[in-house]
Amino acid sequence: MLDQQAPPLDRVFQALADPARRAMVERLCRGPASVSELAQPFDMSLSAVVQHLQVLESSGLVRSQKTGRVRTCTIEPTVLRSAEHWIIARRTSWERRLDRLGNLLAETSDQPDHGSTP
Amino acid sequence: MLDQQAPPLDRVFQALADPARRAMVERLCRGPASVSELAQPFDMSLSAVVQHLQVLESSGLVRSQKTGRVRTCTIEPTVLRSAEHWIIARRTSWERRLDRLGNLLAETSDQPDHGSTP
DNA sequence: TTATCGCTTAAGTAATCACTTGACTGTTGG
DNA sequence: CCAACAGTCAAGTGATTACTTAAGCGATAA
Repeated sequence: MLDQQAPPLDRVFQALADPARRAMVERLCRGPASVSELAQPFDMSLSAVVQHLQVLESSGLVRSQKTGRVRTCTIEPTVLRSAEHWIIARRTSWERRLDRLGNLLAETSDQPDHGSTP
Repeated sequence: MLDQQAPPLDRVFQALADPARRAMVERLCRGPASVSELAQPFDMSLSAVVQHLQVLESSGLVRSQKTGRVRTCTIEPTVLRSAEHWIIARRTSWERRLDRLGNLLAETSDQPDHGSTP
């Protein structure tokens, strides 16, 4: 499967890269579900679904517990949030840069000669 | 490489699943860079870096143009934002559910009998 | 009790991934 | 001009991915 030692973000983004797994996450965001409930929308074997579920669990995005013969799955929103945070950090980094460029442009057009006056 | 026909989100999350590619995105959020500037922090062949760059480009996260012998790369923030939006949509879905549960709990403990009043 | 349900495990396969090396093509400073 | 530079292309390799089928196993409803 997926390297258990890999940094969390690797595993989270890898998990989200598959449409079936994203669909399962979407489903679980609306509430817990059993394995076969999760499998129901898909045109693949139960085994394949369970393997996707293992990827989701190993990324931490999903947790599950077995009661009787039924395994119930739930999302772990904090992990989804860690991915969100990484993206937001990139966006702010990029926006800061835009601001700097904007300021620089405004400065040089308002006062074409500013810092070097003796 | 990566399936060009795959839905954008697949390719975006797949691209972000690799630490080297995330590092390149981080670098590019602070400003444009040439291929060899991007390669400099890494202990891998230039060829490997270019291949990572191709994954990033095919996801739409990065654009590049060649001037003379230098290829200059920039991020495409809108694509990063599409990933952010997907995650935020999940979070709000999950939070709405929490709210419903909270309301239900408060309702049933405040007024054990509410909706059936004529 | 037993047949069915709800998974679980194992093994196999074709495709994709993340690299590598090496040979090559334009570009440009001296 | 021409050597070093910046990047490109092709092919090969071993690991991982996304499945499949098939067999098994512990609950549980009739």
